[in-house]
Amino acid sequence: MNPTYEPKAIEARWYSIWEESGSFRPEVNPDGEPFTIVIPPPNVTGVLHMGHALDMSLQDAIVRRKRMQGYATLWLPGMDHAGIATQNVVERDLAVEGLNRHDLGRERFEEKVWAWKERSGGRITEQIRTLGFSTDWTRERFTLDEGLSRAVREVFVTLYEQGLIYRGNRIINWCPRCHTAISDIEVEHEEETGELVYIKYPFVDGGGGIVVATTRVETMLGDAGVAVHPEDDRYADAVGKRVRLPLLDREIPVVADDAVNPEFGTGAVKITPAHDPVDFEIAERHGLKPIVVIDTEARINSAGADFSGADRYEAREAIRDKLSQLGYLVEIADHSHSVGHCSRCGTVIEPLLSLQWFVEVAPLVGPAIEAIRDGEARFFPKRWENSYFHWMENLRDWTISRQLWWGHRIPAWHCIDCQKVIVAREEPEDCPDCRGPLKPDEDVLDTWFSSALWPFSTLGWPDETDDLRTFYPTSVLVTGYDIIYFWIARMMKMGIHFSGTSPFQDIVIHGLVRSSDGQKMSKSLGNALDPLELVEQYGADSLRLALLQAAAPGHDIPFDEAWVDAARRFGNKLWNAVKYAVEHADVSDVPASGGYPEDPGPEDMWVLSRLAEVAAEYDQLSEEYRYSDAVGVLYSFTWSEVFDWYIEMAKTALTDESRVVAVRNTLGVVLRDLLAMFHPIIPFLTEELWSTLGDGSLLMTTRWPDPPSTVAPQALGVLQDLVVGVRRFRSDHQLSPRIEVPLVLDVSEEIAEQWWLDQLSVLAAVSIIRESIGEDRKGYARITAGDVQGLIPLAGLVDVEAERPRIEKAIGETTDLLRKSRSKLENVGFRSKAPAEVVLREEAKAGELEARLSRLSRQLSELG
RNA sequence: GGGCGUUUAGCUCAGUCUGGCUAGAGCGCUUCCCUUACAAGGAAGAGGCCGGCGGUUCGAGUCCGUCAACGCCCA
Repeated sequence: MNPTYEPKAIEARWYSIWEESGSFRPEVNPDGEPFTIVIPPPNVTGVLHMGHALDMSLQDAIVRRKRMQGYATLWLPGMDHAGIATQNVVERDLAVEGLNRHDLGRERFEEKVWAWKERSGGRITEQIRTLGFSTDWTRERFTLDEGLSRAVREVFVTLYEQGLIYRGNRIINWCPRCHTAISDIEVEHEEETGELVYIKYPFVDGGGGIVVATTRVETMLGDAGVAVHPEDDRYADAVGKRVRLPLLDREIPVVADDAVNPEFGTGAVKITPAHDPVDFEIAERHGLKPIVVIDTEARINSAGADFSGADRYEAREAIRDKLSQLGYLVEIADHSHSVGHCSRCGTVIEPLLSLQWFVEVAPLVGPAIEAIRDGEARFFPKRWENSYFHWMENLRDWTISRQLWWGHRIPAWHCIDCQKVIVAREEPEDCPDCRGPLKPDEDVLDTWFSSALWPFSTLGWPDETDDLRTFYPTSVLVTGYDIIYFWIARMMKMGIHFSGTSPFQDIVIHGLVRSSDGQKMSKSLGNALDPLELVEQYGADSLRLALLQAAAPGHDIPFDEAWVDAARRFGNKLWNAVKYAVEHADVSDVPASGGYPEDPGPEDMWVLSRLAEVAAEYDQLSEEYRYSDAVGVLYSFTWSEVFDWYIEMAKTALTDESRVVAVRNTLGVVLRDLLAMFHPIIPFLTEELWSTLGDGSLLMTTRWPDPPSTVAPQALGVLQDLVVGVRRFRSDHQLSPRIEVPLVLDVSEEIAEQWWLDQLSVLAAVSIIRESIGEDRKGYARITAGDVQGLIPLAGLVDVEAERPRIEKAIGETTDLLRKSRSKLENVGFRSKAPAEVVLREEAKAGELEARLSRLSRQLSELG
């Protein structure tokens, strides 16, 4: 074996071996209970980033463990078509040739996008392989696949038939750069400093006017009225009057409406129904007609008279100047307010009155909330359900149509003659009413519409396929909290509506991977770590281990590259431990399961007892998806107990002919179980090591460890305490570990078996002199562990006085602890109310501390 | 304005749900050691008023209230 761990050499070979062996498919465990995870589909334009790496490391940890436990495990991979993002990419390419999509026409443009998808889309799937993720590629899906598209049509038509999808003229969020409507959650709000402009609208009948305040002066061109709060005394007289809109000379009414906030500005607001959702609602209540004045390019349209053709921001300046000139401008104040931006491109959103398709969500919400309340689906950590509920309870209808060419075409046709709208699964020939010719709806659906169906559309729905029957509902969904609304909420609604059950049982929420200073990683800030570069440098296993160690459930991770380096060092440690076992301890052909020693020695019993405890704890934590804790437990057991103690003890035990067999046996099964338990986290390294240690089986598909519980000999704890005591003494007095120190030992025959004495002398580097120790030995340092006393003669080794501060410090510490413990025990309430077990433990502790204290003070006097 | 979260060692974080051994980890730091698996290592160590205040309790890092600072989401 190589003297050091070289991740690159290892990681290159295993993935294809696993995949070709069929181990990623659920059929590898034909009799197993099904266990399913569908991947949150990455974007076809995307490349793997740290967020994916974390998300999928968690999923692989879950899935690989379940697979080893014998479940028929399906982890279904795939991608979504990312309507806006993909269209943007291809349009950018076209722009290089001086073309736009309209030059090509819809059909040729779609062909272009497909060609792009085949050529450069889906790079991420190769990257998923690089990270070692065990997805079943034979079941890979894409949201625009024929089957998934059929599911989309089926859902759309059904919801339409149920009256839950409708087409309507409503205020939507328009992105003037992407040229499409987007839904509310695709708008990101940012606090921005702007201005609040006060404008006077004169009364038509003379006698003054009313002053309104606005952050968007340019929208005044579309004003249809002025509103005040009905209980606002200041404006009681004004309600019912009419004002003259400056610049356009339009007469508009003053109305009273509860939605007006009297605290804002002057308490009177202008109403622009076509460009503000609240204004739209107010206008509907008062019969004010919306006037669209800003077009899809965010320019003032012909209704804007002199300003038509101007960009909305140019118009803002121009209109303000004009109002000022004409004396309508009262005041301009600084004002901080929230401005919506397109989450795709950052352009400021234009609220626009527009004819779009919507899902009425209210009827879908109830069951989706109930499923969580009833525990049919559970959030991990639980607190995320609060966000889910809050979101669900405050939902507005979902705008699902997009003015794009890449996506699922809305299955609707419009009659050219009678304007009838026909929604159907298959294209109708002509209008059922008037037999007139039809034209298809121009719009496509929001990509998230198809993503919402992902847990069942990927398994074959609406057909009753074997996969659907077997693997739906899915077991676990793993994703970041940033996607709860986009995905989980919508999948819950659609899943329950169409299948009657929650699409998954456990919802595992993780945080975002941030840069080490806690900032969001982004290309533009230049602080994004590239997972593939980290893999190149440290290995995929190191990255995976580092991510999982850091991933406290539901919390963001300020990621530090140093963690990956630390993880690689662990890999090296593991590598060398196995190397020792194979090359120096002659361990080989370890069976894939079972094979625990029948006649273990005391050290073996100790490590096996700990192995069983750790395995149980690891399983428990894994079941709760607390991978950070789980990995931590396993990691420290491996390094601090197996490597630091057991292997060191094994070296001595192996020199005893009578014990060689049991020690080799133990070393083999312990390492095997460690490799197995680590395999879901660091699959490449563990598989590689197993190939040198084991019986030729694939670790990936061996059984999950279930070590028998064993009782550790008490003498072992005593041994460890003594060894640490001697080492500490040595370190305190700067004695070289090479100098063998004499140790006078008073120990019972029960403990002082030969193996124990051998271990002690080697591990502590002492020469043992056994004799009973009296009360007043002068010139010794005393080391105790349990009932065992050890004395190290100071003469010739260290200055007697140098030992004094050491003891005094220990006396100080012990006195403190004893005082605390005694005050507890003297408390009547504690004795009467605390559980008996806790009181007993406290008594034992106090007793032990008393004994220690008297030993220490004796030691002090023993110094002479 | 509403909701959620965070505040624990020099740094980054566990531990809080379910109150009870002397509050842990990684990195960093100090001292010693190239001991034949591993210097990508070993041994030992220093370092904490668990954000402030108040309460509940025999007992609070943990539960409750409140204040402060920071962050996120929603309006």
